[in-house]
Amino acid sequence: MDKAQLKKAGLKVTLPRIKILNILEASDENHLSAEDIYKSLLLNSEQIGLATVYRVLTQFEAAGIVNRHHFDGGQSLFELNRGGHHDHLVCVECGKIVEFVEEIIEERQKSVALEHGFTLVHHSLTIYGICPDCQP
Amino acid sequence: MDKAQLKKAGLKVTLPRIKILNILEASDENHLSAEDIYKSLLLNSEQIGLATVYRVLTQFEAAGIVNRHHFDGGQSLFELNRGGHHDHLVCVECGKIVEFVEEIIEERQKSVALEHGFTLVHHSLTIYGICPDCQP
DNA sequence: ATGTATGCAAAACATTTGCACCTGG
DNA sequence: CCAGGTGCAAATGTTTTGCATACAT
Repeated sequence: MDKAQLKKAGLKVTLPRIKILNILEASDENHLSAEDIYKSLLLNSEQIGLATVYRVLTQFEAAGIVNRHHFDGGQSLFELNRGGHHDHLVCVECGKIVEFVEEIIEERQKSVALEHGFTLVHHSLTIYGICPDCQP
Repeated sequence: MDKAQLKKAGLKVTLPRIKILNILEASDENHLSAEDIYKSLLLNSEQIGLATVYRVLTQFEAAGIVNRHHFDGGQSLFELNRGGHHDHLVCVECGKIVEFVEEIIEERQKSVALEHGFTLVHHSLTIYGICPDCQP
């Protein structure tokens, strides 16, 4: 249940937060921009400002409820954190996003950080390509 | 010689382009923002607008002369393309950037793209961590 | 000469913030 | 009740664009 998730993060259970969480959960596309979410709220006739969407998403990010990605092209995309870490394959033609997990790459990244004396915080791997549907 | 590089890209050899190329080559920091370059030009008392810096960098990117990176935090960083592909390790404390090459990771990325039927275009791997100097 | 480039100012975006009002616990 | 949350509008930071002028070939 969503409300517990919010409380655990020390956030009051407010209508905007619940609505936004619902949209993230219900969307068939896992990666949404703040604008996408805002439009979605408008469609549902919700009276929520874009600024609030950004504020809520930023708080959700800090609470580990969502992850923020900066793929090529201006805006950030937000994805519900469903637990398992994964990286992304993005189609440069149609924008489709495919998630993948590659244990070997994860391992090697840890080694690289270690070799350079870095304490690993997080990482971002995005492969850009042309998906099967956009192939000539 | 720089001029040949510009001509080869179909770009006229103009003063702003040469100056910007010089700054990229001369800087001891390989990764500069448009603003960094602009400030650098001002220090050298060059009369070049920020808009021109952006236009030139965008053209350089299209010509393969520089690479553009979107690390965490607003602006883009530009790096002279010296040939060898590499990925980046970024310190979240001080912003230091270390380049690295990891053949195994490169290989696995190709496999991942292939397995999903994607034609690989390019990729971006950034590891964020805390560098030795910023370690507590 | 002539098509490109440039400078400047203004526009366009994505995101953040100030502030008065509202609301959840 | 009251700290925290929200809406709106205005501010911000970065990058792009329109347009008249200047320059490379």
